[in-house]
Amino acid sequence: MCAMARPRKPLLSRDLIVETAAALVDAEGLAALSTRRLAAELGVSGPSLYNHFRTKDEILDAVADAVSAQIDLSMFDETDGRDWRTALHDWAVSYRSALADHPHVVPLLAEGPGRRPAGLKVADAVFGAMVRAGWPPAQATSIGALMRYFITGSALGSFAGGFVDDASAYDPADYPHLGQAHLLAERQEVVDERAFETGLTALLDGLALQYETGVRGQWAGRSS
Amino acid sequence: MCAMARPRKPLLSRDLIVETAAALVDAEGLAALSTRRLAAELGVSGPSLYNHFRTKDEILDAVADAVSAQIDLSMFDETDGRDWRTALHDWAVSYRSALADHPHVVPLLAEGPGRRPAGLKVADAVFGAMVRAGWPPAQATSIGALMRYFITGSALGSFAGGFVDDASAYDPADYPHLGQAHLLAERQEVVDERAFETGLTALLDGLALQYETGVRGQWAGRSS
DNA sequence: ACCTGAACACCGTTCAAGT
DNA sequence: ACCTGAACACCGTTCAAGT
Repeated sequence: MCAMARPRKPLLSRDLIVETAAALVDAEGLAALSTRRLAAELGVSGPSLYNHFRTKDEILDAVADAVSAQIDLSMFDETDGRDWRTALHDWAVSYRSALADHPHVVPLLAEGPGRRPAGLKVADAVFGAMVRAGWPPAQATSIGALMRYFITGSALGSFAGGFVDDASAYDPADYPHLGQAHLLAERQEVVDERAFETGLTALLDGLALQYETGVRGQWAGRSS
Repeated sequence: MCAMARPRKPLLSRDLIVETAAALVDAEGLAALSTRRLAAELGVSGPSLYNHFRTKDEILDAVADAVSAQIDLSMFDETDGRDWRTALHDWAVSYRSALADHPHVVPLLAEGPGRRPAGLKVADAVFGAMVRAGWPPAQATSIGALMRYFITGSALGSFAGGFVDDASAYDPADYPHLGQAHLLAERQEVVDERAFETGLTALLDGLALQYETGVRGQWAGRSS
């Protein structure tokens, strides 16, 4: 009695697995996600997952793409030469905030979009908008790349939180300028937020300079 | 006969373990590093490692710091208000090249310097130099943070290499602007190199603007 | 002090078996 | 088609035992 196999309605679905995996990773980190633990959370046995995904990596891939899907891209809808800078800024803020909500997922995004649809949508939107705004394709590619460098780098790990909250860790003989470093940890959010905004402003100011130079010279030559 | 325990000279040392671990991670990635595999590579049994390190994570920490130790910091020796930009540029290039030599190690650096001596030396050098160059301490902290964001982000994973080398992956209906994306993979190094230099130049141009504004107003107020 | 094998509580994945 | 338990080849780490 009590037949356990093959219920009339499937117990699992790809979406349910991905949701549960994402919640587990958010709550306890990547290391906490084992197929057995995930299955237990779903109330099934470990091997059941393999009816829906081929490997654990495929599950993680889907989790990563779910995060990419949360990035707002609407600011690129009508970008033109006037407002590429504003669009880039707003996108960067939305991008960072999507990643910051799921910091443990960031390393999974390191591999690039691959075949993940949401990741490709992001690349498509920013590249298309920059070209429409007047950037030559090669420069538009660079912008997509360099923005990703900066944003994933800022979401990968807190700068301020990387310093221990313990003054005795910073011997003045070894680190003469880190006398206040132990204070960084407790001001983590403010410090990282300010550094991100400062860097983003600098990046966009610098790109605006290159844009000016480019349109003036009508993008003659290979940049320079 | 053939007494196996306690030889007169230790078989292992922390340095030997770290070297071997780094070589293994470089060659086969983080996932290939298990304590048992590492021990086998060293010709000892798995538990032997625990005489020299408390956990596997401690070994990885030491590997990460060995990479940080390869970053050139000499450009900060005599930085002043005239050449902070050049120093920052040269440091960024050296930093990126150190990480690019060991891409699998980059995720380990995400946590920040913590108590790792080489990581702290880097933070100390750049912060000290920026303050000496005339940047207010809060801005010097931001510069250290934002440069780390950009550099680790660029080393974490190739942008161009994140796209699959297969034109059929980019359906024009879904991704109207990615018609050439499949070409990125084969031009990986050039594309990433150019994006890095473009971004670095933009970042430094933008910071120079902020520096100008700051010294003119004698850093009145909280930046503005 | 520094190495060993045995052992514990885990992993990801395969597979034959059930309905 | 979709779930099961058993099984395989792994993990990180602890520990008593050896010298």
